Amino acid sequence: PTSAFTNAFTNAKAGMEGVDREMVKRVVHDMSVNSAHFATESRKEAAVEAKILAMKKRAASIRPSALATIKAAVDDRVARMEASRDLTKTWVHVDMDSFFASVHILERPELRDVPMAVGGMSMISTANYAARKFGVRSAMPGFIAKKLCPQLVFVDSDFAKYKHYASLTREVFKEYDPQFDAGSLDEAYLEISAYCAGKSMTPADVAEALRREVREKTKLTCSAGVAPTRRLAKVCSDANKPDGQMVIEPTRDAVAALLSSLPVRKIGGVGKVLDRTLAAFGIATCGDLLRERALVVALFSEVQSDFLLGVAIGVGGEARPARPPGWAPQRKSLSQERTFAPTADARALAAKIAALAEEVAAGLARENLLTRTVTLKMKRADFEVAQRQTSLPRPTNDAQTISDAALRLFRGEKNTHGSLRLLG
Amino acid sequence: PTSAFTNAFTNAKAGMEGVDREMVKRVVHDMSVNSAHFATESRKEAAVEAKILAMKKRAASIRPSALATIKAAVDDRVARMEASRDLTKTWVHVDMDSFFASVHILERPELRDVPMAVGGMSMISTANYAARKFGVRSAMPGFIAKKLCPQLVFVDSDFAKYKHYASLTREVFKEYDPQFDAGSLDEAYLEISAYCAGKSMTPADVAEALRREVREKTKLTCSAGVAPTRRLAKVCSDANKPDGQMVIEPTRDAVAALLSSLPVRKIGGVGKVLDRTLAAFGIATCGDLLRERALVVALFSEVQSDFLLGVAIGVGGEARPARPPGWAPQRKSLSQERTFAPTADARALAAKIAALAEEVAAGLARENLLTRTVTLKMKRADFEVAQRQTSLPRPTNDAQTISDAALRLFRGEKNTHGSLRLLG
DNA sequence: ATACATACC
DNA sequence: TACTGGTATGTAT
DNA sequence: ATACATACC
DNA sequence: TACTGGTATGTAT
Repeated sequence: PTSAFTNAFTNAKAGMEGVDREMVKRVVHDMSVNSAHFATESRKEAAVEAKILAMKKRAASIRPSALATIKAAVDDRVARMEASRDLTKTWVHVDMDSFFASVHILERPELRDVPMAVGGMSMISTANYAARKFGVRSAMPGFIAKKLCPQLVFVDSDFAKYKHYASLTREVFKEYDPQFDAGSLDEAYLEISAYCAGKSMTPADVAEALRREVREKTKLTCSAGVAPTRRLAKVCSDANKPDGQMVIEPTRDAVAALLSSLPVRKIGGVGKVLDRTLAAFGIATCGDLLRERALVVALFSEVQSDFLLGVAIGVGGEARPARPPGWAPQRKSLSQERTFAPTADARALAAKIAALAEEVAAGLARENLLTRTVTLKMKRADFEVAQRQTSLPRPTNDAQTISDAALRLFRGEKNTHGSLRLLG
Repeated sequence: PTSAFTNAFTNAKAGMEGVDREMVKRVVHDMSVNSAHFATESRKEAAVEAKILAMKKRAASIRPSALATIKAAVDDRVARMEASRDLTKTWVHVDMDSFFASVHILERPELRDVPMAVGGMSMISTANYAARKFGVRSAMPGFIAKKLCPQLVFVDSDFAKYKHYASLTREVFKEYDPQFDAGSLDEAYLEISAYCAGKSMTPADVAEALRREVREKTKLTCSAGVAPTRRLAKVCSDANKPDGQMVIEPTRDAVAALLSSLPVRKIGGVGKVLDRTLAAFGIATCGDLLRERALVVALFSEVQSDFLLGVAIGVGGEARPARPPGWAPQRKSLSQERTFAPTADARALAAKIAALAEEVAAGLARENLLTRTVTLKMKRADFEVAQRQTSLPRPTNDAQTISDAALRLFRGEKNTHGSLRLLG
């Protein structure tokens, strides 16, 4: 179970080409192996392995005849999906290159060529390309990054700045697709078929123009992927990073050719666990996924197998999500959490809960929202996470009410929790 | 809220053509109006009306622009459903004519021409056509039926007999489709496209032949519906009852023509409540449903609107449910319930629970099954139903274990239940 | 998982 | 006098 | 509804 | 010394 964990930071990634992956793996392992965090991760991995083992058992018990029946049904479904495949939309996924780091470099150009990371000793959110040469990358704890690269410079994150530059990029995106969809600060999906037709330009040229304009307006580079679906566009934007782009022609064959050897892990939504689960059944690429489609449908839930089938044939995410005009993104939750030095002092913990409740209440008030459910998240010193949730009799944004509810949940737990390192 | 209830037994139904519906309505109402049952039904109807009112409010708050967006998405979906529409399957729904009653008539021909019903003073399951002339019909309490038709003869049901005749019909069905699907004792779905091709016969001729053969082998008549989907076949089998059949040609236009004026209530799965709900939005026919498709998608859950959209365009239920060879129907629950003279005697009720648990355990043993959840159903003297459910630590078919679990649930309720009239 | 409603025969 | 019994499925929490 | 895991940036 | 914080979504019960 430990190999997956120590492998976490050695996966191929833009800017990591010359890295001595074995060395990185060893450093990460040595810096982690005696920590509580490592122990918890190992336990979680054991749980995943157990789940996979159960699936293997189930797979072994499926009669070949049953699998054949499923295969026929799946093939039918695939045929129908293919028949209604829509290749007329042109999606672009734009992804800023090491966004947070690049923003800081813009104002402090001397940071370009020294290894630099945004974040601190606990956690890094982005690293510049100079740092990546040492194996430093996002979501790596800073103290490990520092071990890999002693001269690494840390820069504090500055979200106000990132938002400013994000808004500049969005000004550009708007020209190409007024309804563009910004997932986060540093990326967006645009549907440019109308734009291409209006300007008589190829999608590749539009992507070039868009990236040029982003660079002019922000002095930042970005990468782009062009494809008939969002999912594939996202895969493509990652393919030629940084400052590059990739286009898949909108034909069934071009899509199939790309997918045949594409690692499933490259697909948005396929994370560490799903990747490992599929790997246990010999499925590493989307081509494997297509070949093993009957097994996939037999083993996974309908939601998952629908998703995986769509991945396998490159269908899904063609249509722009239907939204009434004037629609604004509807937030579904709002939270605050904080990590601190582990403590079992109930008074201190209660004070933290009250403070977090204040922040949440302020957030709700700011957005003119009310909540009916309050969730308390606790992470123990050993990284064990527990959540407790309760429904309020009526919607509120009152800090006192929220705090009281959370404290009630907290007291209900008193017995079990040793010391806590996080509350949310 | 009372009109729907008193209308329950006056809907158009085979054999009810000459009936004085106003008279029937009055009798049913007069016989019911002072009962606890009527009170509960009225309360339930009020709840439905409230739900409808809430939906109306929601409907009123939908902006026309939002509705237009939904409509565009729905039209897209409908187009895709139409594009992948499968008209190559030929489904037959065979439905025995007043099955239980006809079986008794077979052995006692004198019952043919006197009004007769299977069941008793509490409840009737089927009536012969002589009885239907008086407004007597299935699911009507016997004492009301007797009021409508004082000379009505009651016959006790005899499931062994029904099963015997059902097996004879199934011998016939098997010839036309070895994989036929028997929903209940008196009906089945057959997919006869292969049979038609093999014999170079039209579907109508095959249906005639099948009905002739059923009549020869059982001396019972049945009706049949032929259509490209199960859903439509079922509608058709009801259209020319008794001893008749109806065929929809497998073309988009023929289906659309049938649907345009077909009451939604004729569709399997659309019951009293959904019918009334749709009626509240001016939707009475499948044609209405198609016209109001955007509203339907806006108001109903995804499961419901998927179903209703399929109903509206006549798509759904083309494919034979995919089952591995050797598949046997998997039962999902097994239950016993009994109605008795209302009592609050805890001892007597506990004894009934133990007895029911014995029956259930025997049933589980007979089918080699184990259960992990035990549900106790209680109906109070005022017809109020409550269910309590619990999970067992491990699967069992032991009567004592099941009984203990049910009694635990029963005791947990002791406070509230007045006297009970049913346990299950 | 639990509670209850809807639907069909 | 008197409104079932059995199973599956949907919805809400 | 409740509890928890997965995924993404 | 040191493995985040915020949101959405899926799964199981």
